[in-house]
Amino acid sequence: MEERIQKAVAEALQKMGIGDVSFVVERPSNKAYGDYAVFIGMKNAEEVAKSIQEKLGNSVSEIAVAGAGFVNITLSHEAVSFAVAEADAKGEEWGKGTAESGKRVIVEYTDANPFKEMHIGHLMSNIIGESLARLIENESAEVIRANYQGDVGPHVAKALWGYSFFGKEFENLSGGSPEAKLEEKVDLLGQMYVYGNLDYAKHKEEIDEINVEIYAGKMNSLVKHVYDEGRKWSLAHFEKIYRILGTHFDYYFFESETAEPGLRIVRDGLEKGIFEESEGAVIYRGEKKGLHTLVFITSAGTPTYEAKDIGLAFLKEERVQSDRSLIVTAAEQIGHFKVMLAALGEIAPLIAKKTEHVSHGFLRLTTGKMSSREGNVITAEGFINSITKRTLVKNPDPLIAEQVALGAIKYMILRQAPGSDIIFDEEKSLSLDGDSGPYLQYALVRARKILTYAGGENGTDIPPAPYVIERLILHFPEVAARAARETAPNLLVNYLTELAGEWNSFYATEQVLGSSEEIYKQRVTRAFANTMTNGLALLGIPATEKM
RNA sequence: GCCCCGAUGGUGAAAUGGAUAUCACGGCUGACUUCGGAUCAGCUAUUCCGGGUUCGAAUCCUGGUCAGGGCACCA
Repeated sequence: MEERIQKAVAEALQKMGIGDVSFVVERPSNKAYGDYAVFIGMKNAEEVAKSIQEKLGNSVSEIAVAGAGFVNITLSHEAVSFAVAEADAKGEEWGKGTAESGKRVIVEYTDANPFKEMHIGHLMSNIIGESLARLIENESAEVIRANYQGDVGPHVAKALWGYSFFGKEFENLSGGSPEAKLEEKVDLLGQMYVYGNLDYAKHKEEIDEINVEIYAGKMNSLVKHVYDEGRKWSLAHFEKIYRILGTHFDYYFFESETAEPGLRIVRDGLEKGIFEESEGAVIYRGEKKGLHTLVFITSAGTPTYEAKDIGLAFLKEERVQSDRSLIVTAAEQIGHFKVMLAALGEIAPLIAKKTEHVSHGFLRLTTGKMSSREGNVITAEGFINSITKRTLVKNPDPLIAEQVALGAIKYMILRQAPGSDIIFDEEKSLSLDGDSGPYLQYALVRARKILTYAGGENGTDIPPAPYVIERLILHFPEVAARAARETAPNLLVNYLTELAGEWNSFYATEQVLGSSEEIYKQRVTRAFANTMTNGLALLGIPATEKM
């Protein structure tokens, strides 16, 4: 529909000889203004309105010029019903777009580090990244999900050092079946890390030496055994959390494999004059691009995060030929990405050009900053569990309680623009009614319940005017497309909240079953259920059967 | 110090240079407990400050204030 209006307006302007005037077809700020509005300016509004009227014929019931030059369009009952029937008939296909058709898009997100806990920061990256992946997929792109994990570095060396104290416990757990004691295993790794951290001041040299050995891949057999085993435990535990979250990955990249190409490419760039040597380190002078200087290779010859990211970009290119590459990380890395992409732009302009950094804010706690050393880290798993405990009050079934908890968490994170921080109050925690995930899930449960009873052939009347909910349903494909285009799942969240609210109003005032308009209302109910089901799927929020 | 980002009712957020700034939470009133009350209806209160551009600014420019982040060998 939006497209048809777009075309009609463009044609009208063309005819008037002012085809280069830009305009936007939008959903008006106030429902009273109609279903669509175009701002065209006072001078031309009348003529454009007439032209749209002619073009769209009986699809519109009312077209009016208002305000400072708006053309307000109200769709006819037939046009609304046509869209609702489409929403009903298309089922899972309702809302699919073609904006990214034929493109291959790689989305990197989550990026948790083995040997450390996955915390709520990773949870944010995962939830936002997964939703973006789904939104872009919905626009007919082929989406490749990638996860980049830090399996080398000081944090690993410290955890391995902890073996000197926890060796016995480690070996006891090492023997059993891989799944059985997963929690105990990662818990032990956490303790080993804390121990290594405490011991670092005293045994700095030994621990640093382990770090270098890990980088070089020259660990002695005992260290290698602990490393391999611990890495396996961590990754298995991550997989378990991914299953709970409803996410998965097509490719895993590790820092242990990006270090070598990163070093090679940066050294190569050094010869070409892209990088410089300074105090024994290899640096990139960001100042030439209005940025700041960063070290890519340390004076000890190890690659920094930046060099590894360069290596990663090439590694991605080698495995997946993409048209577009998104990287979802916390906002604190914005500066690093700008410099890295500037450097990459000189080495491989095409790769840099298609790469886009999507940053998200922090989940900030009212109680202060999270720090793994201070032990007040909220782990992803612990967070999900604590919310699940609350949803268990109303849902004795633990599976449903978990789905509702995930709905609440994902909603909280996705409802705001990806860039901004979320302030999380541990006391008040998160809302389970009103503006919340469960509110959406509950609205859908109620609609589906009606449909399980439905079957009556009576009630063939048609209401005099379409219901408000119908006028909302028809906008779904446009909202999904815009959320994908602007990498902004919050736009879809807002829409679905409005939709659920409108459904609940409809539910409160209109009886579906046994009414004289039963058939008509059942179709509205199915159209709503499809819209909500598909919308929740794009957010990665589970649609609960009961609650 | 330099760079980046932000500031919208008591709280959390929307708003593509356009209409009377939208939604939810909270608080206060009320409804109904019929197809499931994690519901519905109503009331409540808002664009950080100063200057500018524009027919028109929450939005753009500029100068402040405040908050967050980054700024060479961590990731």
